[in-house]
Amino acid sequence: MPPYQPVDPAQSFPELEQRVLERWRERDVFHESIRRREGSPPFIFYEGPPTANGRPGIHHVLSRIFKDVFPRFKTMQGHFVPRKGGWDCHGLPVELEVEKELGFQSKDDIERYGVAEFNAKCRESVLRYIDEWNELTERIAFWIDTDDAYFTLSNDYIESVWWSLKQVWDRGLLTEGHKVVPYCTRCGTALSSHEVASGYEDVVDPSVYVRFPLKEQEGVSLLAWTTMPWTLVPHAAIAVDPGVTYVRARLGAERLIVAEALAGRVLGEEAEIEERFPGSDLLGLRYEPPFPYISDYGERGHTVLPGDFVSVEDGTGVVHTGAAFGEDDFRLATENGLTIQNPVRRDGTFDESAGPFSNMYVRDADAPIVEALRESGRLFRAGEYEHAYPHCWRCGTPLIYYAKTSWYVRTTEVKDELLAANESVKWYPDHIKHGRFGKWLENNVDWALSRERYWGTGLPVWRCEEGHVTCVGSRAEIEEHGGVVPDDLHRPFIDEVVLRCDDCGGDMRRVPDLIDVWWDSGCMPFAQWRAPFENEEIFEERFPADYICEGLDQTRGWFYSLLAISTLLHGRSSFRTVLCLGLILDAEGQKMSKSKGNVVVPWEVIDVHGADALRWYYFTSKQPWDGYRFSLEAVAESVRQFLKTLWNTYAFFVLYANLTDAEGEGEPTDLDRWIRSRLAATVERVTERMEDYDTTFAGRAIAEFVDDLSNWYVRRSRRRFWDGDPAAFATLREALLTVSKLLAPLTPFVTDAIYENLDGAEPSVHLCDFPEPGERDTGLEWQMQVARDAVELGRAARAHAKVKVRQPLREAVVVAAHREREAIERFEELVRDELNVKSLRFVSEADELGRFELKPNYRTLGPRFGKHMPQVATAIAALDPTALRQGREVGVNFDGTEHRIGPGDVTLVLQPLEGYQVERSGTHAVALDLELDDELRRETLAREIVHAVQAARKGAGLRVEDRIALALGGDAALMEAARAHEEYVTRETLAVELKLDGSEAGGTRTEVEGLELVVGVERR
RNA sequence: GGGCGAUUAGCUCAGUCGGUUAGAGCGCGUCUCUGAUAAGGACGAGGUCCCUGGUUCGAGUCCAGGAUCGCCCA
Repeated sequence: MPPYQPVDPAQSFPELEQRVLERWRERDVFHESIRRREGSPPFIFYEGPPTANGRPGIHHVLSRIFKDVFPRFKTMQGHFVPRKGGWDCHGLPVELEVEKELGFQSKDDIERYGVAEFNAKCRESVLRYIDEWNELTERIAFWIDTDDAYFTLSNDYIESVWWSLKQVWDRGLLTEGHKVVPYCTRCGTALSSHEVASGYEDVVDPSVYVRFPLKEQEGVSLLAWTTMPWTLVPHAAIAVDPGVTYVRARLGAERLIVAEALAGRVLGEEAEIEERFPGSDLLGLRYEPPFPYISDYGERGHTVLPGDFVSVEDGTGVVHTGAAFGEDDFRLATENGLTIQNPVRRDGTFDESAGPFSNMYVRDADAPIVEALRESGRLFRAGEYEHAYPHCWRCGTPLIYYAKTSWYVRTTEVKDELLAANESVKWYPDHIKHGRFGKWLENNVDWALSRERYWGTGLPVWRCEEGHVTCVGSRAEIEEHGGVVPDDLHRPFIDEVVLRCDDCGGDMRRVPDLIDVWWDSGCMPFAQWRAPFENEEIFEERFPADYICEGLDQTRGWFYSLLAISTLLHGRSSFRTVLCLGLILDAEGQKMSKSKGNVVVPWEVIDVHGADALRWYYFTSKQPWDGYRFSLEAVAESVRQFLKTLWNTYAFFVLYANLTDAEGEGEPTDLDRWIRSRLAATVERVTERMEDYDTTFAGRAIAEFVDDLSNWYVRRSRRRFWDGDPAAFATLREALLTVSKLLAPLTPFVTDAIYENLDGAEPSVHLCDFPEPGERDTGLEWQMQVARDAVELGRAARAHAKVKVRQPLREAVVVAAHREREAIERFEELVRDELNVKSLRFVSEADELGRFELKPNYRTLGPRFGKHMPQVATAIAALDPTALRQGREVGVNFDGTEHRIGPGDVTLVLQPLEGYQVERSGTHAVALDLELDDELRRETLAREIVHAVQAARKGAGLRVEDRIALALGGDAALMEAARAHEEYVTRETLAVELKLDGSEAGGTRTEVEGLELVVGVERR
């Protein structure tokens, strides 16, 4: 047995991890782990690029370790798992940071500052925290190639993105359209539906009911409802549902028209219904608009029109529409030939056509508008309305729905392909596939691609004065069209590129739009390699990904952009398996936010408990998609419960291995065979769980094994380790080494430290193969379980009898049937020792302890007898158990028929007789003989003495292997017991000398069983 | 308003194909064991399995409706 590095049982894990990191760096373990698998079957992981312009948080640690664990596992299983890193560099978040820094309020500020200068700032800002990201990435052992990372801002990346857009263009799916889009007035740009998705907030808006007096009917008004009073300025038309019943109701002096279903709620009890009629009767009616400032909507403007979007769930069933604001409004206007009027400027202010509200920001105009309506008598009621409303996901400005020209990718054309591609994807959790994600795909809308911003990939579309348009798919194509390729493909340089029109020979200039950053990130499967311009074969090899993993919020973000783009370009999904991670809340279940001050900084957790502890907590505390309630205490618990147990078992092994010169494999005992079988079972289970992307139950299986190893195998084998039994050492070493490999993907630090010391044949455990399961002996596993059950019963019996375990007892009476008896007999010595009894007596007929009762096994009988079960149960209870205990079938009679009942159809339950100290569980039972004699009493005292001496040794700070001179004094009964068991006392305490002279000199005074004891211990 | 998910002990979570005494860890109380372990073990207190119906011989589990929470979408 080689000498091992001594192990500190109180080792600090953060400190240990630093040492392991150092070794990984020195030995270049990460890259070596990839190099060694070159040529092996690949397992492809795609890194969803984070943005490094903010500091990494605890939720980033979650996704990064889940990105890490399965590639590690697959590498150990023999796969080639390249891991290219990446950074998302473009987009609004970056611009916003810079704007904040420079104190900008609007796009005008940027234009004045200069686009080139502004973008230079963005370029600097985007990687501001990249060092901290890289540091944290290394510290949590996320193995990803940061040296070879892709950057979405690079010209090469942009060029691949252009290529993708050209592909879409060539299919006629990249088009310009006039549509209503969600629009942020502060950022001055439209947002895509998936951006809108991430910006809903609960807000209180005004809720106003407005009269629209009919022109032809004096004193009668339509009553409409809106939560956006400002849209009443550009009011275009009223919509009603022709099929719904409306009413004209008298309320005081006036008459109001609303949907019948809503009349009560809106008008109250006093209203008196005068007439009922279908909505179609209202069509074509003319009325007075709320404001006169904008009136030219064409012939059907300010009339009642049919709308299929009219709801009678809320409002009045009479819907006010403004042609340019809202998707339904726009469609209604287009279908009815209304002139579209849009008096709102790009910055969200009314233009001069809005009368007194001109130049006001629309939302600021709400209050004066309501006031004006009140004065003109149009206001019926004003209140507040709380609802979820979309806001800009980055700057928080409420969005408005706004008709404008925008570039689209017509994803709706390939909807069926998207759905088909989704079918090939394995989702964790499963319900996302046809739930959240599948439903989202079914309701697919065209991808609003253009952004009127500065820092991003420019839309590669050029247009000449004649209106001819072309899309460019590469730098080379710019030259082909007579352009000069700038050094930097960003604005403003790309805007300066002038192309020659193929059709008319005129100058073509780029449309000013950028594209949605989500398109950038969705291009990473090829753009990270600059495919197809180069590395096309690498792309082919590494497409699609076997595994990707991000937060649940990426369902409509990266998961969608990846799927949509690869479906458009390659007709299939770019990922086979996707793992979604849940939200992290604080310990109180509150969302973490800077304003609440409950944000957990990853470093604080790692510095205290270590990265392994944090990883273990995330991997095993629950299914990761359910979300976490994060607390430091929970992480600390991971350390105490699992890592400490493992570490102590390992420290125990090293301590004793270094004290022995035992060599070889030795002769294994049943206990050795048992733990090896348990180990094999654990390897099987962990492999199966990890292949199903389930760290939770893989980890829990390992934890159970480590518990068995520590609290049963080692505890039961202590004597053998002290005696230097080679089989015990070989078995424990094997178990620890196998565990270190099984566990390596989950907690890479502690496992490598254990591996390095116990084996070290490879430079790291992470270069080893994942363990293959050894031979199982399920019979033995079952037998041990029976023996352990018997021990548990015996201990419970002791507890109930209030006889402590140090008190030896003469006999335990064990009730056990054939197989159970064999099991317990096989481990008889173990059971006797655990229960501290001299002998076991088996009782096959339990008559002296109690009697057996039969309970029906519903699991087998239920399907057979169905609704006759109650009768069957009664019949079985009345049976004589004897035949069934002997394994024979018996018949029961009911319904006039005889039914055969086998031993498997019943459970035997022992009912103990009164007056015995019996503990039972099903067919097992253990009873204790509580009678004591002098010999047993003396033995108890001897054990008490040993116990006291061990405490004294510990108190004196002696090492395990130190020999002592022992002096005992005190009560005569104790001395007599020590004399009677002298050999036992000296052996157990490693005493080379023993004095029993009753001397009081220099010893520690203590008391056992109410008797005085003096213990003197001296190292020899 | 719609979709998806969740709801089990004070807390964090298991609970297989529906099977009759619903479990674990932490925490709490009592006791105990111990020369690896700030650990382990036993016993105990602690449960309206969110609610209401339904299906079934039998429901924490399946179905319907509702409540609450979260996420997503209008």
